[in-house]
Amino acid sequence: MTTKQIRDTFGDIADGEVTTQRHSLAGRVMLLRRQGKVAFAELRDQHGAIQLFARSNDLERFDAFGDLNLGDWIGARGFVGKTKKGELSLFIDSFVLLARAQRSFGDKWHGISDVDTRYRQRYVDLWANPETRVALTRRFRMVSKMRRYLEDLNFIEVETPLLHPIAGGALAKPFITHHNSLDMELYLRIAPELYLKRLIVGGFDKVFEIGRVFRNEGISPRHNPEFTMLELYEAYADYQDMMTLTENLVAYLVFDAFGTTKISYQDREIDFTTPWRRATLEDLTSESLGYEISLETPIEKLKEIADGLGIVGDSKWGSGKYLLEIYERTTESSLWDPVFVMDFPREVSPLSRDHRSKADRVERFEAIVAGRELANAFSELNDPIEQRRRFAHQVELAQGGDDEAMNMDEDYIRALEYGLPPTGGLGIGIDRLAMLLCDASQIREVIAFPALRKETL
RNA sequence: GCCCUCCUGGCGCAAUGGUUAGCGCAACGGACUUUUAAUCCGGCGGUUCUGGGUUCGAGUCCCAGGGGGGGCACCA
Repeated sequence: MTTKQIRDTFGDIADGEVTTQRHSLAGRVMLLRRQGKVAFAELRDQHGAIQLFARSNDLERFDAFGDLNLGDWIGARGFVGKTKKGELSLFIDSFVLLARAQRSFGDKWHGISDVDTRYRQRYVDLWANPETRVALTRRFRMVSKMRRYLEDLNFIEVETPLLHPIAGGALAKPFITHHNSLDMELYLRIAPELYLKRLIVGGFDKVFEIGRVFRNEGISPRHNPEFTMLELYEAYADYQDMMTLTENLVAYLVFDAFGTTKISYQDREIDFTTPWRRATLEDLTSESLGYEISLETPIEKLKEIADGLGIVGDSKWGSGKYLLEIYERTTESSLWDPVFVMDFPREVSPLSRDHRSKADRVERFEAIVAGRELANAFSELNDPIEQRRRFAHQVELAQGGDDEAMNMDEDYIRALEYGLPPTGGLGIGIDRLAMLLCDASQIREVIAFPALRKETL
């Protein structure tokens, strides 16, 4: 049995009562109190902890029991009961040492607080600091629920390559590796996007992938070089459908974790109740600047505003890039409750479809929560000629020194030439979402083994 | 990449530039038949991250290096 099963089954027996039911448990000794001819221990397993009660009369190897180290793994057998003080316990008559703990698990009251130890030796942290287990458990449950939710909507979970001959699907610096027998450079994927859309071309209507992506960038409280993304694609859908899906999915996950859609994050309330606010990037930026700004604002004026904000521009930047930079600098971090920021400039969205009614914009949104991007989605560009044009522009940027610009992907264009149906696509940062659900200020709190510098032992 | 800051027994902490670097927990030895961070007694455990420097004297001040953390920039 587990400690939780014991608790659930025998939680309400009377104080001092010992049942005739013999059960066995396995776990780790986290606390040991010897008291002459009796001893108490706290046995912890994955689901909780329960007290072991040993008497020298009942337990043959009583002295050996008292000699256990904190951290030792044992199996114990005995009768379930409650002590006089009302503590549910296993009154043991036998135990077996399963594995010795030769190292200490830290201060039994203060746990481990050294952050370096916490992240480097997560196995210690998980025992010493129960909050760590709570956070990771919540994250793993969230991912599981997300899978089930999407499967219930008839999405199929798929797998696509992590090793890409061309790093595409996002604007980011890739990690480079090398395949020996093919003697070719390969890139750890920065996004699964282009492969997933190839599957749509191949006839899968609704696909998703939850997987790791790798970006060769700095490490920060909000960035780990490898992180987990959900990407999904739905044929015959557009970015409006993706908004509905996003808010419903996220609200569902929040409700599953908290029983409500209003949660506290870093001492501030976030209301995930649907529908979420929808507003254009231009309106939101105008709102926070206090005056009108748009893609039609003369570029000289945009440059002037950007200058005033300390944004260092580039001769290759058009109005769209300036507008995006101004938005990110002035607006994004101030958006708290969930909001769909809609209709991005085409210039900064090389894979998005042109807006059905607005010139120079695309049908793309980012969902912002607590000042951070949670999701990015668009109506997918399915015109191979336009896609080639957009890639060509990216290649120009790359040649101009932009190491995050995209490369020409001829096979992807070839796929589009076979016909990509109108498709809506969505990407959600799993780690970021987990941070919200775990009230974590640091991405490392929701990653079991976050990236660190190499340790010299 | 830039700025600020931290590093003391296994763990958590302490020590106006001044003897032999203290304390709690853990570990070790002992007492105790219903404890809840049990309690009590005993002994043990540290080249204060590394290397230089200032000083009569450095855990403490200065410089360099290593490893953390926070913030900025970039990104998700």
